[in-house]
Amino acid sequence: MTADSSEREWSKSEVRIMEATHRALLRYGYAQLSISRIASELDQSKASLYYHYDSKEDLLLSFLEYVTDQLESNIYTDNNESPSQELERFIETLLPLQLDDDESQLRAAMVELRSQAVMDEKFRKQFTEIDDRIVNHLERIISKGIGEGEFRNVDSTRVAEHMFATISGVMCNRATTNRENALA
Amino acid sequence: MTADSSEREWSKSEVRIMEATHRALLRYGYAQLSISRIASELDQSKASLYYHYDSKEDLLLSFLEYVTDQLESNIYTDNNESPSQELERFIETLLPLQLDDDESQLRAAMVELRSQAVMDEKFRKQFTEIDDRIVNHLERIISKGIGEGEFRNVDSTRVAEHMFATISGVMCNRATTNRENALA
DNA sequence: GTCTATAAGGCGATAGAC
DNA sequence: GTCTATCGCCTTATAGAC
Repeated sequence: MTADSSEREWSKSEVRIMEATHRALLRYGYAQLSISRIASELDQSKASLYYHYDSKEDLLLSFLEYVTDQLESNIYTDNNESPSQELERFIETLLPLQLDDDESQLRAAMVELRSQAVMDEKFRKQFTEIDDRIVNHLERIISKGIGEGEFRNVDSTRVAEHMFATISGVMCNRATTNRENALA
Repeated sequence: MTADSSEREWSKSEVRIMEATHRALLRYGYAQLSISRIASELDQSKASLYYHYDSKEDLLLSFLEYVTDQLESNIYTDNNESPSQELERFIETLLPLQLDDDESQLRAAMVELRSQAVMDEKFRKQFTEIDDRIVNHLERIISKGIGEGEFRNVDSTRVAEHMFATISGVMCNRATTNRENALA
């Protein structure tokens, strides 16, 4: 199922490093994330990280792939739901209503990570891919809903694009302001 | 006009520093923005910056105020437009269709700056205020449009909040992906 | 594969002269 | 108000032993 595209193998030591990166990110945030801190979460030396990865950027790009893979595997567990249920569940995955502490911290960290995409072309490429997949998935659900007569006959591409922009905005605002939002 | 709240005095040397910060931000992006680089855009020494500001954070918070003030003065030049014209112009201000190079770079830099709000409470407070003002302005336009019978009778708060989320999302996506968006 | 030790450099910030 | 010089810290990354 879902052998969509970039699913890749994660060796045991890679996973350990990715999880250490995850913990360090939650603990210190992106701006304070350093190789030293990742290494100390891993209980190993900095040098050993450079055995596995060429550079910090390299490690972080891997981490981005890792998180993307986890998102994908959370998303594509199709049951036999109706399109509107599927849509609702998908949005709930992206924007959990109840903010489990670690989960909301991870979303926040992803917003920080995303800001790297402004100046770093490799990051931007990765985020472009992530976003494309999300929009495509939205569009698929909407088209299905239209086909089954559950949704009005709208331009599914435009609606998916619009929904995604709104979702991104809420994610960003949750992470960077003290304001509160409703959904729908 | 618009003596709304935080408009404050900007001395000549403050303005010079803010403009140097602006240039440094466009040139290097937030992650690579340092006191040294701002100083060299200013053609002065680092130490002189510390005469004017206590710390880097202090300087950047001032810069954020500076940019906010500029946004406000761009926004509140009311003509006698209809609400829908006003709305359109306001959105065009936030999300210029044609991406003047420096302008779009500044938007991008603001996205980077915003990501600081994830971990820094002072930044978050500042962005919360900015966003509140934008939403309030949107709401005012919508309410006026409803009063004049130009818009449908909707919940102006909710609609303003929704529109703002969408706008934020587009800003963020423009800055961090290579994807393209339409508007409406 | 992991370690210790260290190189090389940028950073924020300060001291003290002018 | 601006300068030069410098402190102390932390960073990414590497060398070389085990």
